[in-house]
Amino acid sequence: MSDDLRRNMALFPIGIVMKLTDLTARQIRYYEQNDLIQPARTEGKQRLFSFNDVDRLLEIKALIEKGLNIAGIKQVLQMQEPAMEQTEISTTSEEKRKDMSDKELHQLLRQQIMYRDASRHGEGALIRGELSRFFH
Amino acid sequence: MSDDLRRNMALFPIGIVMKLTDLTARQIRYYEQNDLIQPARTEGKQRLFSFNDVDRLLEIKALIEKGLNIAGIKQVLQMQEPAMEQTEISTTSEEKRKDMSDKELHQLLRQQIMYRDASRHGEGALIRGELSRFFH
DNA sequence: CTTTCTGTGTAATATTATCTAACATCTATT
DNA sequence: AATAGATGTTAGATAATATTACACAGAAAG
Repeated sequence: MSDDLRRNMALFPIGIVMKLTDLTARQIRYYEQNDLIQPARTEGKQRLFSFNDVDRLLEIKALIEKGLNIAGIKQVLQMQEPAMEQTEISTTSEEKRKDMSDKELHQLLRQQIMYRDASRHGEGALIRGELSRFFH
Repeated sequence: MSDDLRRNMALFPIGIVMKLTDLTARQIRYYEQNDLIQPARTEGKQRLFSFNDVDRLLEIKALIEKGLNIAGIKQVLQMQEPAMEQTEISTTSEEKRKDMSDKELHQLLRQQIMYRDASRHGEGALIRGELSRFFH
C-alpha cells in the first residue's frame, strides 16, 4: 500500500477533526462548500477526514489567520498541487488558471498576504505535513 | 508532546476500528468488557480508540486466530507491559501475577499456544506496531 | 451423549453525533 | 448606510453508537 494512499484513508469524523484543528464544524463545512477540501463520506453521508484533509485544514486555518479570504486560499492550495491528472472537477480550476498569467497570480498572492498582518499569529509558515509529524 | 502520548490519543470511533481490524463491534466491546482494552470515551460515552488500541486489537485478533482464549490473551498482553506504574486497576493484575511463578506462566502460555494449531492463519507473529507502520 | 461455558450473532430501544437548511450576527468594503 | 463574506446559532432529521437481552454454535467437561 502506497504512502500516499495511507495518508488519504478516510478515518476521522468531524468531531475529532474539530479538536485536532481547533476549527468549528461550521467552518469546516463552509470550507468544503467552497471546495477547499473534499472529505470522504460514509454510506450515511457523514464526513470522514484523512490525514491529508486535516493537514490541509491546518493550512487553511493558518492562511485565514494571515487574513487571506477563500479565493486567496484556493489559489495558494491550488499552487501546491501542481501535477494532477485531469478530472471533471479539476478541469474547472484548470480553466480558471488559464485566465490568469503567472505574474497576475503572484501579484494577487503578494497583495493578499500583505493585505493584513493579522497581528502575528505565531509561525505563519505553511504547515503541510504538520499532522504527520504529530503522529508517526 | 511525547511519542507515547501521540499514539495514545483517542481518535477513532468504533466504526473505523471495525474496518481497520476487521473485527465486529460485538467482538471489540466484548474484549473491552474482559479488560483486554480500555478505549477512551467521549462526553456522550461513545468509545474513542487510539493507535495503540488498534494495534492491541490486531494483536488480540492474531492470538484469537491462534486459538488462545481471553484468559490466555490477557496473560500475553500483560507480559508485554512489563514496567507500569501502580494504579488501582493495575494492582489487581499485579496480585494475580504474584500468584504465579514465571515458570508456571510460561508453561501456561506454551500449553495454550500449542493447544490448537488453528490451521495456520498466515503470519502468526505478533504485530505490535503494525498500524504505526501502516500510516506514518 | 448431554450439559456447561465461551465467544459471537442479532434484535430492540435509547442516546449521541452529525447532517442540512435557514436565519442571525459581525466585520470589512463600497 | 448598504452589501458581501465568514461564522454563530437553532431546529429538525438521520446516522452511528451504546446497552441489554436472548440465541446459538462449538469446545470442554462430565
